[in-house]
Amino acid sequence: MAFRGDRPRIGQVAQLAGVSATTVSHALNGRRPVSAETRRRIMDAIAELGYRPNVVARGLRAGRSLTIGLVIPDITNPFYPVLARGVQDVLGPAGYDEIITNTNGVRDLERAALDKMISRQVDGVAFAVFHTHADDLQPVIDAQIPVVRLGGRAAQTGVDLVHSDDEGGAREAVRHLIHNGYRRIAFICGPAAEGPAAERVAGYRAALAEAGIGPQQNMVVHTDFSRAGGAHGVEKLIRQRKRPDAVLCANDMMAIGALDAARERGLRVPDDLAVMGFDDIEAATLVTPQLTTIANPAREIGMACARLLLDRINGVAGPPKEIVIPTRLVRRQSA
Amino acid sequence: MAFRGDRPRIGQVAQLAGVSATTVSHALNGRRPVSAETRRRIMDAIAELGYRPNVVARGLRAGRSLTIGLVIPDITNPFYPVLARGVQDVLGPAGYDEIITNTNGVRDLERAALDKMISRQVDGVAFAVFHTHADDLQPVIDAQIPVVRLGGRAAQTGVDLVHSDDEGGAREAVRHLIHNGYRRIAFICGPAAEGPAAERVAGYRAALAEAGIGPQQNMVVHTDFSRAGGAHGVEKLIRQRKRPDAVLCANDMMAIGALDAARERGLRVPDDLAVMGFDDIEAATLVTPQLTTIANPAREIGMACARLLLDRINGVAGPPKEIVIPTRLVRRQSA
DNA sequence: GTGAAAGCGCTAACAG
DNA sequence: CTGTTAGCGCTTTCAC
Repeated sequence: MAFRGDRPRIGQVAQLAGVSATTVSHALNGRRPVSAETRRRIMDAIAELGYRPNVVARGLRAGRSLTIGLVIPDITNPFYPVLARGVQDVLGPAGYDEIITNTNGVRDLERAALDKMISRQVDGVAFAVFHTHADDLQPVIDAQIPVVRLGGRAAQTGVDLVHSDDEGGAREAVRHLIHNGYRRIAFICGPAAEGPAAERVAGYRAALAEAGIGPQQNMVVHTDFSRAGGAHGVEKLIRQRKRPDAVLCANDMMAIGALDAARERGLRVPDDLAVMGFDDIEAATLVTPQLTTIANPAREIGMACARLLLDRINGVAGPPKEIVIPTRLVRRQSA
Repeated sequence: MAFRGDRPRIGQVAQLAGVSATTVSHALNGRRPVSAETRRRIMDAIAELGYRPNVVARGLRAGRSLTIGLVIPDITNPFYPVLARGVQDVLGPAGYDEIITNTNGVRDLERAALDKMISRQVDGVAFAVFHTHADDLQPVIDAQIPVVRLGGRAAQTGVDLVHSDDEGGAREAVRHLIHNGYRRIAFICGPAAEGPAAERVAGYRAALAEAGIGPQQNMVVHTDFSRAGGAHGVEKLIRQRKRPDAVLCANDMMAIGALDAARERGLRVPDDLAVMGFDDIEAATLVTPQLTTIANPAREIGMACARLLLDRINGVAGPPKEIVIPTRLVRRQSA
């Protein structure tokens, strides 16, 4: 069978340069000295033929594919492109490419994605899911492929973990509100406090406690992790006898919804109601008033993850690590 | 050398099932009939061993990698994740994965990305760049790898092209403004009318002409393709003696900047100044007033591209195609 | 500093 | 319907 494009192979380069394929290989990979003169002839031959090493063949032989798998819920969620960029900007220069798979947060798809990564013989996997199914990672671990989990609590499986300081960030948010004189501070959460949201609630509670503000009635409402959810949360809160004077939302989209509801109800932000978000997605600067929020450094998370993966791939051992990326308060107009 | 994880190979499956590796291969790929009984034994063996075919080996042998390359400026630009999703949603079920490379619009990186795709023996390439360098694609074409260009004008190289109807969209936008009574309609463009922007300007001019509105003085301003650029464009326009009553911007971020400037200057939108964008990024619904814009269907573009690629890979020949994806007017509040 | 030969895991002739 | 054999393009012993 005629193979695609009939590209030059290493043997042709060797022939043209008057050396063996072995020497060409070593000239290219630097695993063994090659004389300057030989190297020059090889490079000339490569240029003349337009030779490009076949990464697939190399991968098969070497047991490495120079590929890492990134398993995420949805690249369309603005957090992940930034994270992916961070990963790539570290891994790219090291010669790795990424295969990105979207799971929509569906467990079966997550499992299938991991299976695929094993089949593809990836050299590492970055796995970002809310619902942590530790055992779903087992096949990857068995295949001895380094895995880094993104987000979530410390893993039981002993895999590396990179996540932002959700609890600390929420604490800082609430401190900021308290500092600005707000006292009845609500938290608008998703249906359940799952994933990062759980830690954000924890930070919220901790900050209230440390300020001597006891838990207040009905100040944590559960809705959806969406714009409509945020709006709905505010609706719910202001129907109560004791209204909040500030709301912290589990993410920015919810906070934007909160802003919608406030405007709808004629509430001035931040005078009648302060609103804070979490994540600092680009949209936070698009709304009016601009959103005060906690930056969730997606890019740094991606980069830290990539570095960890590189270390593992290169056999820099050590016990499983947990890397916590600090968040950062971003003051704008809404609180 | 001990290979990673010592995963079961096809031979082990064959042995356990009491058949040859060939038969296992065929049972898996369905290229040749396998008796029901044999197939059952093979499947049992696969399940027992947890066997997963090695895609890299398969790729080397078959000359296909089941991978396609997506070369884009920046996954962080909100247009591309949606496009990538569209590509994946078509290609994924067909067994393909994507490698995404960001070029930042830098020509050397574009070339390097294409080289890499050839090295990786991808089965197809989707190439999205503003600055069309037809000859940069030549190595890929020589390697007989199907390429689909995304965006830009009809290619001279004879490669497939998928793009949205930028000219028609702009025409529709201007018609909408005219229909709503606006007559002094400006266009805020980037530094040069490059890429899609060129066609958007053309559509703008065409619509004015067809409405019998001759070209007006200083109604096309050049700034940056950014939020600040849009704001700057409005500033420039309203300093003129004859102000526009509407502006069409080359993209949504610019339109959002235009909204900023209007607010700053106390101009009511759309009463004093109508504002329209282009692309319908998510942010368009985030601003106040919400942006009336032209939806640039990234997802459809990605899906059409993927289908075209599949056709080419499967040898469904035919001459190079140009697929134009229609845009759609999205009426909201700003015009 | 260089080569010959073996083989990564799989699929596709060819042969029955 | 099934098996044997060769080989995809490369890297890596082992030998010189």
